[in-house]
Parts: sequence; C-alpha cells; structure tokens
Amino acid sequence: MSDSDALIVESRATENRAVEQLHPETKGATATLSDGAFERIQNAIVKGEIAPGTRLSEQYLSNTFGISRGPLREAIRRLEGRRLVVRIPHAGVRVASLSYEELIELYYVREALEGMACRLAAQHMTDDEIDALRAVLARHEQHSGLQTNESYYQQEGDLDIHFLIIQGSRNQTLSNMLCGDLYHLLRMYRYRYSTTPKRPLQAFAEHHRIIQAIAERDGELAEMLMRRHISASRRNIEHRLLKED
Amino acid sequence: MSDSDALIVESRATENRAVEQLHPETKGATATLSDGAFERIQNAIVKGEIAPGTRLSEQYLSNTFGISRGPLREAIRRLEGRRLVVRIPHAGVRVASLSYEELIELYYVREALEGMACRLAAQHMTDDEIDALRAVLARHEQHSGLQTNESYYQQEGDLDIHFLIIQGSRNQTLSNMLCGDLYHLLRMYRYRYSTTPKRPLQAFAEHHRIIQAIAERDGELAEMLMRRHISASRRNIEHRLLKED
DNA sequence: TGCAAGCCGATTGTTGACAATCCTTGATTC
DNA sequence: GAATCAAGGATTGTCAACAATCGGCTTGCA
Repeated sequence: MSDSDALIVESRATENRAVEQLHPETKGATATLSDGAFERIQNAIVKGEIAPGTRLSEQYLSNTFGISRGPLREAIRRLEGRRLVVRIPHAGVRVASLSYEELIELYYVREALEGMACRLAAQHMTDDEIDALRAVLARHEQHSGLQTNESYYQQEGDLDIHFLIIQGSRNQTLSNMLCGDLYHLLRMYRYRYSTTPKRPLQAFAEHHRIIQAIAERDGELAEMLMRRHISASRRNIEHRLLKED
Repeated sequence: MSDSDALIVESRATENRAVEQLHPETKGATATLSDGAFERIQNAIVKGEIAPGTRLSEQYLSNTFGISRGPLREAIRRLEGRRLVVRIPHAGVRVASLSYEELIELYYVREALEGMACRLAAQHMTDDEIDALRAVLARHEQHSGLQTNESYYQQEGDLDIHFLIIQGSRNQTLSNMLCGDLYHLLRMYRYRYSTTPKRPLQAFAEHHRIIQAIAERDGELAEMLMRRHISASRRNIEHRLLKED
C-alpha cells in the first residue's frame, strides 16, 4: 500500500511531476478505511495532485488503496457533500472545477469573511500573537527582497499572514470556513490557472497597514483594509484574465 | 414506502407531533436510492423533524426507506460531508447540534455574508425585484399588525425578505452558502431553542430602511444597515440566553 | 456493597457478487 | 459518406452475508 503514486487517474499526463507524494498515510492508522481514503483523496485534491475535472474511477482507486469499493464509495460521497467532487448519476465523479465566474464570486465571499475575521482579530488577538504576525511580515519582506519576482515565497508568506489573522479572530466557525472549505477551493483554482498575485510590493504595504491597524486595536479600520486588500487582488485577477482572453 | 412516519429515531418522545410529514418523496423518483435517502434525511433534519443530537440507526433508516444499508450509508456520509451529522467511528452518527458559542459565531458569519449580499443586491437587483421586495414588506407589515406578538409570520416574512435580497446579489456562491448551509444550521438551532427574535417593530423599521437603501442603489449604506440588523439580532439572542441562564 | 473482568447482544464496518445503466464500437441502411 | 441503431464491454448502483468493534450485563471477588 506504500507504492503511492499520485492519484492522477485520467488526467492529461502533462504536469505529472507534481507528484509530491501523498502524506505518508497520515500516520497510517485511521479509524476506518473509509476515513483513510477520504483524507488521502481530499489531500490529493486540495494540493493539486489531481487536476480539477479529472474523473475518479472507483475501480482504480479501490485497487490503489487496496480497499473494497464499499468504503471507497462512502469516502467519495463525503467528498461530494463537501463539494470537492461532482457526481453525475451512473456516469461517475469528477474533481470539482471552478469557472471564472465562480472564482470571482468566491473572492467576494472571501472579502466579506476575511474582513470580519480581521475585525475580530483586532479585538481578540493577544499582543504576543501580534508580535508573531509582525515577525512573519518581516521575514517575508526579507525573502522577497532578495528574489523580487519569485512570488512563490510571497504566496506562502501571504497565506501565513492570512492564516494567523483568521486564527486570531477566535471564531472557530469562521476559521473553519476560511481555512477549510474556501481555502481548498481557492488553492485548487490557483493551481490550475496559476493566478499568482504578482503584485508583491503593494501586498507588502497592505499587509503592513493591516497589521498596524490590528496592533492599534482598530477593528473597523483593520476590516476595511483587509477588504480592500482582497478586493484589489480580485480586480487584479479580473484584469489579467480578461486581458488574456 | 409511503408509510412515512417522521424520522424520529431515538429522540425523546416529547414534541413528536412536529410530524409535518416528509415531502411526498420529492416526486418519488430520484436518480439513485442513495440520493433519495440523502434528500429525505436532509429535509427532515433542516425542518426540525429530527431533533439535533438524535442518534440515527442504520438499521432503522434502511427499514424505513426500504433500501439496503449500502446506499443508506452513502447518504449518511454525504450528510457528514455537509456537517449535518457527526459520526463517531464504530459508535454511530448523531444529528449535529450547535452549542451556544457556535450559534453566536454563526451570526458573525451571517453578518459578514449577508452584508455583502445586500451591498451586491443594491447594485444588481432590477427595479421589478425591488418592487417585489416592497410588496413583501407591506404584506408582512399588515399581517403582524393584526397579531402583534405571534411572530410566526414575522419569521417567515423575515426569511422571505432576506431570501429575496440574497438572490438579488446575483452571486450564486454566496447565495448557496447563505440559503443552503448556513440557513439550515440556523433553522435547526432556531427550532431547538426557539429563539425567535420577538422584536417585530424594530425589525420592520430596519427592513424598511434596508430596502430603501437598496432602492436608492446605495450599496454601502445597504450593507451597513443589514449588518446592524443582524448584529442587533445577535445581541438580542445573547441577552436573552444569558438572562435565562 | 462496591468494583473489575469477561461474556453477549447489537451495531457498525467491510467484502464480493449481482443488477442496472451508460458509453463505445461496429455494422447497416438511406 | 453520414447517420442511426444494436450489441458488447465497462462502470456504477445495489444487495445480503460476514467480520470487527463497542456498550451493557452478568458474574465473580475483595
């Protein structure tokens, strides 16, 4: 069972070197086979190992995991409930893929939710947490000071900062939505269309201002700045994709 | 299969007259048995026919629906992905229940999302749709002019207005989140703790102002008013539940 | 009487086989 | 030559039996 090839099933063989191997069984023992399959497939989807639109064959997956089709189907149904895969009766399931419109819609949702998270973070974060936030920003600034347009680190750093702020909201429900469902969808899309922001300087300044507002416990301002930050990111994507089209 | 008793399984036998019978098979023929079971159970949960915390027995459900445990388990897994039920391995599934904290958290999420929806609605709703909105408000005002504290209609009318505004946002993703997942959870909770707003007069005024802002195409103001509306509702619940406790 | 160990029933988890449906492929006909 | 239809294969949907695990109960012991 450790012959883990990536779960590419019917994907075009291009880009197959995104084979960053699956989590080593997530420490092997999950409670049930179905749960194990669920986590593995979910990870593979959100990490981009399986391209959106890829058809998932029950036979293939059950062979790969060495489990029967029963628990496997249950895992798939769970993914379906999470909207990570789409099923057409009697025709199979495909990894969900976002249209351009859905991506833009998602950015509006994110703007609203992360704005709220930022407001709450300004109220609830401890001083230590804010210091940690500043540290990430500083480290992040150095990194991309060296390699200006290599926005990979930028992206990771960006995610780190957003994560910390969301966690700081102390709202578990909000946090689950943003770091769980929404983040998965966005990451999937980002992988597919590779819509990295590529506006690092602005993003720096924006992050800086946001953190400052949080440090001053100005929730209203922090929310506004975060919303502008995400809104700008959305407009950036709109502009780029419109231009390419 | 039409001997549809409500799906109360192990619930305390109190309140069992909430037996508003299940949708008549949702026109009987779903594509697969699993899909059918999924929809029936989901409806039963969000309509409050099954109380949160109720344990769902596979045996019982499969007998009730006249299907095998296979598709039934798949339906349950789908509900699990939707977070409508919680499963403990080898111990069974229970209908998800919200704690007080989670309810409050959900109101913050709702405030952010419906605020955004309202802003977008002010931009995108047609004049006809706004007229329809005004009509609902007027009808709604008459109704509860008659029966002042019977806030049942109020509640329905409230939902109608919120629904129309959300639909008017023209953001399908946002709409699905609010009318689908979140609405289900809130309704579930409302049924359980019966936390009806009971502040009809204020709600009227607030609805009125919100619709006015939409009609004037002032998205910013509309968002702010909607957020205050929901925020007031949240504080109302906080106050009541704290007092009772 | 209180507690712990082990048995037993019940429920969940898993499997392989069978049935139903769809897509492909190939032949036939206009 | 193109379109339609039929047969075949492959895939999904369903079922009933079997295995594993858990909770409660009895029983024995201190």
